[in-house]
Amino acid sequence: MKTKTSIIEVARLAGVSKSTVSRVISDAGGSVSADAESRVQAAIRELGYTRNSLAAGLRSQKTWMVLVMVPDIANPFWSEIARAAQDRLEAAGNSIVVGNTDWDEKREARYFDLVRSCRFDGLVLNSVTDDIKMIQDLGVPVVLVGERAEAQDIDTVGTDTSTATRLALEYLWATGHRRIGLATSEHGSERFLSLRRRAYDDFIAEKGVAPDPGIIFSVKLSEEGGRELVRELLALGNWQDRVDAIFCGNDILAIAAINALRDAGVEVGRDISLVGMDDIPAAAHIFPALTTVRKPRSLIGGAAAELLLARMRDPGRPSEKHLFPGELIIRGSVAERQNNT
Amino acid sequence: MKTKTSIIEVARLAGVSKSTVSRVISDAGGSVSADAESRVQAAIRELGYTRNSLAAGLRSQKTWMVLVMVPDIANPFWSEIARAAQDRLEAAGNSIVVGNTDWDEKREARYFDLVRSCRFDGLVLNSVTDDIKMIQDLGVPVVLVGERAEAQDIDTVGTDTSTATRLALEYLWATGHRRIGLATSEHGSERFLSLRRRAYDDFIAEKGVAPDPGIIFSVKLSEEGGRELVRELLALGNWQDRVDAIFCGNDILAIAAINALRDAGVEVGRDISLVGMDDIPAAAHIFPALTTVRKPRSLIGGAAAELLLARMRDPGRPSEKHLFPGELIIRGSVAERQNNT
DNA sequence: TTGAAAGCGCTAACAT
DNA sequence: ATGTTAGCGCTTTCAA
Repeated sequence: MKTKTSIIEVARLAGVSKSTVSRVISDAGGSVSADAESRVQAAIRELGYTRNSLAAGLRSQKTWMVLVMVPDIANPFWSEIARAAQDRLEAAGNSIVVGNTDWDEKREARYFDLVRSCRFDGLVLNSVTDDIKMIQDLGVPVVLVGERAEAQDIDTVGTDTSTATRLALEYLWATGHRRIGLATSEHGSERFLSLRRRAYDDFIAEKGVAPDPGIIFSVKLSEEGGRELVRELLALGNWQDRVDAIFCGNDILAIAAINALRDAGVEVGRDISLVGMDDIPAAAHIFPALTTVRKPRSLIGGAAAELLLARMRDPGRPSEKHLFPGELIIRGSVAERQNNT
Repeated sequence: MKTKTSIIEVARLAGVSKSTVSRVISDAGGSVSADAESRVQAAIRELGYTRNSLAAGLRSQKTWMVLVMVPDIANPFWSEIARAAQDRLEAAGNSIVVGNTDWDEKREARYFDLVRSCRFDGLVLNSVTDDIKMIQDLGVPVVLVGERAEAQDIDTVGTDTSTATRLALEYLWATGHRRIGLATSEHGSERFLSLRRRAYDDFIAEKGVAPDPGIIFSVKLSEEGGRELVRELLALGNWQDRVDAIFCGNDILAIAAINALRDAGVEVGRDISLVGMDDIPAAAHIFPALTTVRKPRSLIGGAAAELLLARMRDPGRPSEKHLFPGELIIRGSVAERQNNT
């Protein structure tokens, strides 16, 4: 493998020293005369020189790279957060790449190794693991996306899931539903579940409804989970007497459920009401269009970027938590029912 | 900034030389006695050492990192290709990160700079730019995803768009459609258009149908394009006499068109037939579900990875092109018509 | 099997 | 404003 040209050749051709070349190519802004600068630039062009960022990073301890780790790159929810963060972070001079963990701790661990090995200046992530200590020990500024109540000393940005859940539940209540079920996950992202579940339990208690464990479905927040939800629902037998609405933990789940229900001859928005969470693009396209609680993806991504930049500037600053409110998006998956309960 | 522990401290603690430590931590497999190895491992654990991959890469010219560049990370079509490539590439010991160009040449150029500056061992991309020469001059093995007829000397994997287009057209013909229109883009991705358009022209000629330029719509392959298609279609006035089906350049376009048509009171699958291309998840969720030509995303991503690995092994090997056939997925957006033409 | 020495290409600190 | 000198932390000869 032929080695590329280095600043030495550039320096020689321009008739200056390595340092001068370095001053020209680095943004640090060391003082260089206009004359020297132009000769260096000319030499760079002539030789087709490109700086070796490995060497630069090794010396300067700055890579100007930020890693955004998401659990599912194919889910628009995550990819749009990544994109929003990218905008802000690039504007600050960094290059952004995204790592896809696929909800897999092993894969996530690989990315952590990358971070530990000095390749990135910062990290924005929604982690699969619950080991906050390990994340803090990564040795670079980190911002968590999502709600991690237990992550006290680490910058976090996310949606106020409890309030968002409540928003959905209150809307179902207001439209006359009295037997409201819940579909959410206990596996993988325990932290989210507990918040949705807790909000649900509180709500049910507050309204004075007798809880029905049979209409609390624990399924994955995925298409497969949506199909399983429907399977379990229909297996209830007399389900129409027990459930008139279900709050689904996310849109992917809800959308898959809508489709599976249609296949089973159940019409969502009439026979049963469904509310999702996230407001991914497909929520607007499906029929019936999904009523859901929108999470402000751009705001979340942007805020995560902002927090990261602040921490990179001042590693000692106190940690912050930003929780954005969700927004109810009313579409066609919820029926209007009479109810005088 | 306190500097992390280096192999020097590890060597000292283990009572061996730097070289021995290096042999242990690098996979190169230099010979080390079992005794030395275990002492080094113990020292590594005790000190919490992690190797600085910048330094390693600088010296060895290997980063074990591969960049996958996609034009739109929020489009499941691309993210699934990236994911498939990731599986294969990680299995070969590389770490994968993805870069999102957002169809923006400037952003793409930034990623190219990253590549040129020695950060990656290889690159899988769907490029925005048409400058193949520049891509070849990047200095690392590259595999292109998508069809680039002009890219002679570069590994490419994609779908056989001509045949895929034909598949859609033949199906429309077989279901009795005789006034088949085309909606595809002339801007941005000229290379794709020409293939779809050429296949369309050939097909029309072959069937002996008089071409009607008024039903060839040039719109972007985006949601906006779908809405514009419908606008232009309805502006035709007597459109029902001129068009009974439209082949859309991709699913995003087709899905947006379905929605816009519904808003205009036109029922797809009855008043007009639509076929898409790609088979993104939303194609199955929309109502009516979209009949489309599926591109084998996993195969494409996997083959791209395979090609890249082969080229990294042997940079001198002749370049290959893999074109996968599309698969017709019949759903509900095409009407059955009587026709004896 | 191991160690010593020489860099990889760059930036930082200190000259001048 | 510029050059000189040391490294950054690792891998790679080359010897032993």
